[in-house]
Amino acid sequence: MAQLDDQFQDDPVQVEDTVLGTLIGYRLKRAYMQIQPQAQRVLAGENLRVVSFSCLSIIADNPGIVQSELAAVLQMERSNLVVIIDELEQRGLIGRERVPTDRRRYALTATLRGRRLRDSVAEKVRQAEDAVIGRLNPQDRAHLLAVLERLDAGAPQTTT
Amino acid sequence: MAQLDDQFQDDPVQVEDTVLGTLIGYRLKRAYMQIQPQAQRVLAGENLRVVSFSCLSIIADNPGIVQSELAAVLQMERSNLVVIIDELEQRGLIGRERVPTDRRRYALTATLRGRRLRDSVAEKVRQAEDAVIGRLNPQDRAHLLAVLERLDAGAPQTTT
DNA sequence: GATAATAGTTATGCTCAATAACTATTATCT
DNA sequence: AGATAATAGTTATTGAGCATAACTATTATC
Repeated sequence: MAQLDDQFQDDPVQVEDTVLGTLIGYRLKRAYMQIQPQAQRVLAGENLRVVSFSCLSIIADNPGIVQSELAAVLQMERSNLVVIIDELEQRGLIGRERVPTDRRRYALTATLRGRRLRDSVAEKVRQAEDAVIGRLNPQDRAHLLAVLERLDAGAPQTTT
Repeated sequence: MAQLDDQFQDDPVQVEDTVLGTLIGYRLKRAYMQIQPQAQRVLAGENLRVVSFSCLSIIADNPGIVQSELAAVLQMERSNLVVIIDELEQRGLIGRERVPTDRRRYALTATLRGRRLRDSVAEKVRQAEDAVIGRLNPQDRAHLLAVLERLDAGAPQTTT
């Protein structure tokens, strides 16, 4: 973070790159490195991590989803979800109650506060992203989203 | 890794997503999550990490680059470079010698072995990536690279 | 009814990225 | 020129994130 701030006023070291920059994986990582700190900064202002916001957002869109499903959707480990869900619940952003038909599972639902926070934070994140992708015209932006979505199509997928 | 293998045969949990999937940052991360393990697997076969390969590749393209410049280009900390450079040198993939005019700096150059390894590994990585992005036609692929490059334009940039 | 599978949880270890502090060398300032 | 500051590389250390294994409670399967 301090590193980035410093480097913005550094000499932009010009180097050759005949290989690395032609690899999609590297380009994806680089683009993500530029945009992620922006989102993280906004979310930190609301005491949220990226992953917490992701959970809250999916729960808000899918009332009754259980932790295993959430973990599968976000491609993360169930075990690492526990503390995140705990905190979201303690902050009153989500509720969880046992599913009567299967008492192993907890149905997760976003509270009104949770849904409102999700919506307002999402808007702030969107604006923060725009600061980075501002140089993209609407067509390129839409095209980018569509192509990235297709790259993600092999995995457990969300519907739009 | 085992997680991903498992989930490919899992029920593809269908969920709503009205917000998260419309954020560029999330889409970038997801796309990267699909492609990165492929690259990592290929590189691991050559006892390389992603970051080691990145260093080797930039050094191969920029003989005489010094560690600070390399760190700036790859947007990483100088301190974290040290062990990577150490290992690349010990494996005979790069050489480093003091710059006569500034004895603080080490000029890095790829050896013939290093350049050959860089080239052959790059080709394997490219093929591994194709397994994921195969569903993209050449136009979409080129367009994606161009757009991602523009997102990265604010940072110390490589020339193509 | 016995055995296996699943959901959630806890504890733990590993890999990275970030920070601070240090040495050697060079640049800057008066 | 000499004092002071800045830079390059290094070392040690920390904390976050991710993965794995092992456990309990509950449900599914044979």
